Amino acid sequence: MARPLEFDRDAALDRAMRVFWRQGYQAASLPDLLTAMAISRSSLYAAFGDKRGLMAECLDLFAARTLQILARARAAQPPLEALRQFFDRSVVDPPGGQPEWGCLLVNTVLEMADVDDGLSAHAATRLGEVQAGFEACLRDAGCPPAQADELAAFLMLVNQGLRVSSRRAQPLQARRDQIATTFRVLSAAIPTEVAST
Amino acid sequence: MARPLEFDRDAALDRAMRVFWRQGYQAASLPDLLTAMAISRSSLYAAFGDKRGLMAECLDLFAARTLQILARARAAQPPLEALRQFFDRSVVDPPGGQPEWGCLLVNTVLEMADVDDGLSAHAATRLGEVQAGFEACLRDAGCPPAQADELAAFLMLVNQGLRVSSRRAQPLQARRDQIATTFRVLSAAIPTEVAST
DNA sequence: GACATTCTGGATCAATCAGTCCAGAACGCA
DNA sequence: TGCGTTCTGGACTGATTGATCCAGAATGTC
Repeated sequence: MARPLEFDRDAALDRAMRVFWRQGYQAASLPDLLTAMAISRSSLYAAFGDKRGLMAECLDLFAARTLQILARARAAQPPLEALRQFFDRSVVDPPGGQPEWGCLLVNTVLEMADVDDGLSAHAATRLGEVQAGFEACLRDAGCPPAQADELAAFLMLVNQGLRVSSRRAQPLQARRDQIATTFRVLSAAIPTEVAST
Repeated sequence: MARPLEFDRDAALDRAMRVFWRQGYQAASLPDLLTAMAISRSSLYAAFGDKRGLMAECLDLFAARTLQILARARAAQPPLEALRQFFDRSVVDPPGGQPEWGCLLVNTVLEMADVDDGLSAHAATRLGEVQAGFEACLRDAGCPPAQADELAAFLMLVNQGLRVSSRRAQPLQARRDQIATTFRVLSAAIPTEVAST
């Protein structure tokens, strides 16, 4: 019961996430973050602890949004088509960011491995949750559990690869083609009665 | 005609490469590098220019070794089997490094994008050369040019994804399974008379 | 309207960064 | 053996890093 926060915490977190997303954890300096968040040093430390704590919240926010994309796609169409749409949406037109920024989780896993294993593992865990989402989707499509597990791992492999491609200077069409190839190849590997659902 | 270099330049470069490979460019401090290379600050700047120049040479060294693995595999067995062996060798048992370190080129593309675009592009270019190696291999296997191009891009996609998986805490067997899945799925997409060569 | 509480901006901190510089040691040649 | 050249170790620099601290402003409650 005193002076309330002068800024919107969610909005500030969202802007911080975009800085980490684009530049990575180490290259995002505190002045960079403060400028983007439009708050002062004291406010950041009071609201988020420190730079590392801020990053952890950004990872969670990014993961939540990614899972949301998948959930919405699943609610609107058959499972396999939902997966294809998820790749199109998140890789070609990521909400609130640029395709060239790749995936914050993938970027962080790589950048922080052997530098800050806690942060790297945090990102890897969230990536695992997305993979679990793939798996649930494949089970809905009628895949037996063992195959759903295997193909979900394969889809995550492709997802990771696409996010790397995104950060190379490759033209957008090249990534579109890679997605098309993936699902063509994937369809050939799934029993027809499943693939057609 | 005076005092010669007191250290082995190639050996020092090799040790520097391993530091960058494990920790990334930004997290590798000059003291880290100097300790690993067992030389002094002055020697490093005299021999390699600066940290950035040293990194550039390390990228070239890593790319050369990667291409060498592929070339040796191609010389010893049929093209498709060579590709499979390349993945086994470079992902499961990389020469001079640890599997958990991933791929220096992939790591650098992601870490330096939007931080030092020159270095990121340098790594991306070398990655493109590896992809060209895949493509030549597929043509040798009898793929028509258009398909060789498409599948080489797909193999690079998988390669990139595997290198991300390598830096997650995933067990070795998971990566082995992903390679197996990839080639099983790939075989199904290639005309049988080609796949059987 | 006054008080207690909490947030804010900016100065400041020690630590670390990459890079420079110089004196002295070590070598090849004569 | 002595000279000229080049390399080496370590001190040093200015800049930047993430983080702390404090005085002052702003707010809700009584």
